[in-house]
Amino acid sequence: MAELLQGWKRTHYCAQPGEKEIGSEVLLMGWAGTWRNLGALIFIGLRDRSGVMQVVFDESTLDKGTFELAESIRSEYVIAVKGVLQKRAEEMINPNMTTGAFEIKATELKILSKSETPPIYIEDELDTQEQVRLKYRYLDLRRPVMQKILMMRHRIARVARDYFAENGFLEIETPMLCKSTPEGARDYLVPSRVHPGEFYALPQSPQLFKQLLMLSGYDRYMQIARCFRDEDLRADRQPEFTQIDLEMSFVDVDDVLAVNEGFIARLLKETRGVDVKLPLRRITYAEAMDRFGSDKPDTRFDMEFVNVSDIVAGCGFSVFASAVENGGSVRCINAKGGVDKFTRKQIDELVEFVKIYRAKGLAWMSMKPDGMQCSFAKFLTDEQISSLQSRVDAKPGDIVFFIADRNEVVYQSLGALRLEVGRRLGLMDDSKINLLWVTEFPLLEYDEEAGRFVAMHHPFTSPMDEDLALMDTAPGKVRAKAYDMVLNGNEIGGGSIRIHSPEIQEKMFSTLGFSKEQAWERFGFLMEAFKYGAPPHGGLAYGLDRLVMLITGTNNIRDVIAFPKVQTAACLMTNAPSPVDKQQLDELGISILEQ
RNA sequence: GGUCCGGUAGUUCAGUUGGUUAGAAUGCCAGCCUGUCACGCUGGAGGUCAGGGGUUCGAGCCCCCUCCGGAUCGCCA
Repeated sequence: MAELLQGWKRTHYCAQPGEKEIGSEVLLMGWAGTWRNLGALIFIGLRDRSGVMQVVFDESTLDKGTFELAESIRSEYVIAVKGVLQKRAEEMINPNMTTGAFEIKATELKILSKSETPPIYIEDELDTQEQVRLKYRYLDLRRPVMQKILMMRHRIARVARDYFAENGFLEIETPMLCKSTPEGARDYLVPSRVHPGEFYALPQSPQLFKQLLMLSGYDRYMQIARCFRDEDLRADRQPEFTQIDLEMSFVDVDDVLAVNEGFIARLLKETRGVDVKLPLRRITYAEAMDRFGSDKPDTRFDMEFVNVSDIVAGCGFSVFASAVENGGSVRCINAKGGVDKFTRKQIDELVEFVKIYRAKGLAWMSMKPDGMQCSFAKFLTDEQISSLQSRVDAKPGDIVFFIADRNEVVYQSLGALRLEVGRRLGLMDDSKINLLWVTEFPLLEYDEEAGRFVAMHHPFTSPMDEDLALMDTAPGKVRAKAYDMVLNGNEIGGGSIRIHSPEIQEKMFSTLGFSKEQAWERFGFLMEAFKYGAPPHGGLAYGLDRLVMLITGTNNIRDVIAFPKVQTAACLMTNAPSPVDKQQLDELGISILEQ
């Protein structure tokens, strides 16, 4: 029978009592982890979110009823123990336990709740299938390692609230039931009962509302905001995720970056004890792509791209020559001293690896001590080979990988290869923290499928002042006042200065191919609002989940979210999503097609 | 939507060429044990081999389909 508290009050968390409580009575409550019954002596590892304290039940000093009750304790029973904290004798100290020098000599016991044998072990080193962990998530979350992650998540959110509040930001909530705006990711839709056949959308971000708050004069806003995107999942992507979202008025790019550099420095100091040197390095999007093939370069190691298009233009190797001829390029990376790390078999693996990213192949030049081996040497002249070698600084012991293709494919595949080679050569030092800004993103990119330009960031992003004139002549060349914060090759935040001029906003919509009517239908409320005095403004949003992953060294986003979804966007614990009653559907005016 | 990997006691796994009653560890249950901390000792229970179909004298194993989970490309303004 589960017992009631009947006035018992907890005096400490399990891991709290120490030197100062020795000899005094404490009352602990928690879960029985390990239990060891030696006959006339029972040891229980009593656990709560603070840690574990050993409790001893001694038959010789306890009444029969209490001892028998202690004998019945099993894993995950919830118990309350009254007892005296004592220091363990020297030879009984457990050095592997934070509280290993102490224990509670129990005097009274209540079993508050029993437990069936749990389907997973409550311990950090767990190799149970994730399916099982997620089905019994409430048990999985009892594991100390999970509790540490969620407590760190709390700390990060708290630093954000503290820092931005201290800097004059107001925390303001924005709606979850929003208007659907089909630009960008798919919306999660919510049917309206009052308006049959009409739908709300869950927000992909609080973007428009935070801009309107600027217009309303709230000047500096922040929110820890839940966002929703109905797209396919990944190891670092969930259908609902959390942003630390902020927006500021009367600012330009430098102002937003400065406030956020202060934030990230404070965050890393308070969570990891790392001193971040400010200001952060800045690199333009064009430079990032050219040097690393990525808009979120991992700059913990070099191995930068080298463009050799001019050397191989018109050479005898048709793969190289035609790539250059068709407006693409030939670029390479030099894996310094890596020649022994890549056998022929491993090179073949890398060839397959780059094909994932649509590269058609991978050429290589291996600077072996006993002479060069090169997959394309016979097609090139000696002069061409030696200019390649000097351009990439190929020294004995190096191995150089080349990709020739359309620039887009070269960037993507060689960029991925750079990371893979860096990983294999052990160049990604997880103890390093390497932060930078990537700036001057393109405003627009051409969508072949749609046959028009689409916004790279979102349609409210401001063009750079000096590129405004290009809006009419060369929209693809316009750079935006958009920026991303990158940590060790991960985009942890991104934002922009927004358009606050109705004229530029209209131009933006027309460049995106919206008629005036279409623009008004979708964003009329915003355009209307902008007639009434909009301050220049801009902001940024951090991916909180990704920040927690990086700060805790977790590589699976599900581990930093208390109740996450699996790859099919289902919840294995609650079985959401699920069918609903016909009556519910009828009220909403919805009928389901037979599959 | 594509590609790849996985699913066998509660859990983690093994399971030979397709061949008798599917094993191990751990957990669980019972008994013994006063200093355990991966407690120990003795005994015991525990299986829809993910589901369905097929081939075969015979399927955990071979074939087909489905379901579930993971990684990844596309997608994710």
